[in-house]
Amino acid sequence: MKNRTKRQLAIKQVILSSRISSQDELLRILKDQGFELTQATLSRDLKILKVAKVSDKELGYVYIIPEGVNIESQRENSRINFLADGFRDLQFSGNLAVIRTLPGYANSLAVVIDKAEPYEIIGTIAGDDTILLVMREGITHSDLINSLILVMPKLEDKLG
Amino acid sequence: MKNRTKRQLAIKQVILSSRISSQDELLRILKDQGFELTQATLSRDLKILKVAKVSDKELGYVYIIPEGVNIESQRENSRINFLADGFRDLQFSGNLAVIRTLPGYANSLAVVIDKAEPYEIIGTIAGDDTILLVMREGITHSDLINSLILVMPKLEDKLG
DNA sequence: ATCGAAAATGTATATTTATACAAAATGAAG
DNA sequence: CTTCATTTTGTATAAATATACATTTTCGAT
Repeated sequence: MKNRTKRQLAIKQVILSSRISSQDELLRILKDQGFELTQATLSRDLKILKVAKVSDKELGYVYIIPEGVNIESQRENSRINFLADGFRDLQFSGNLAVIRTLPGYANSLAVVIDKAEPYEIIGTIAGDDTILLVMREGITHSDLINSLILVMPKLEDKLG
Repeated sequence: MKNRTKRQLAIKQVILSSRISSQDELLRILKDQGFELTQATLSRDLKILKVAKVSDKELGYVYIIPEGVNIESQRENSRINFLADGFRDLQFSGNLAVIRTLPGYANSLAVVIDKAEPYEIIGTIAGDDTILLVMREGITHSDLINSLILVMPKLEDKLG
């Protein structure tokens, strides 16, 4: 949902930009940003986002989003970054979104999107340089953009 | 101390080679290897080694070492394991073997097989979700299966 | 061999996180 | 508007992990 996707994006941004050492601390920050949630919901969000807790000399522990294992493999991670380079544009028509890519990129990029199984997308069809995304009803264009950025943060440069 | 150093080395090796999802599980493995320690000591060791706990689709959570020595080997191992997930089936026709994969996996999986240069295979051709393997003359189907398992142990689940 | 300091570890429990179950919210269909 | 299914979230607590405090072990000095 809109709020959930937004919240998870915010969580990611806080963790990437601050040194957070407990869920309570992160919870307070999110509440300061206007989100309403409990520790249980935050715990689920951290699980979905594959946030890890690791020890730190100064703070005892910090939360990180590990590179290289964030999407199960280093190749996968660099592949996603590589694929983001092949992204050209995103256009909407009703509840359909069309991503155009450089030739040859569409299929692999579509696989990455599929694998993430974003709630916002109910179907994906890929050609050589075009991806058709079928959006779930009720999802706004912003919602979709946010979810694509969650799957592939490097797209934020092109979609933000 | 000597024992402590040995134990921490063993912990690292277990985490790099296995998918461990709780301190209790890791504790049992270490005890099986002859170490004597409690959960409290293990927790301290994990803190020192900067081991992180991150969510995982299959196991709920796994322990990883997000930075440090041998990171390339860890990445390589997880890459190969990831590709094994894309393996669908293996069929034979005479001295040809056809591996079918999930879409987009074939090329990468073929690269891994190529790189291993198994004696049993004289040629590899990859499409999007299909790999054609040309077997050397005199090689049985079992021989090929064994060599693929050597290249990618995780395939044993699917071929064994 | 003895002693004392430091390091390592165990015990017990505090703290933190994860989740079972229930409730609320949301959206589609009629 | 109502109903129903699904998703999301809260509550309560189970489970997991971290650590305060005490004990044991180790090591160096004498």
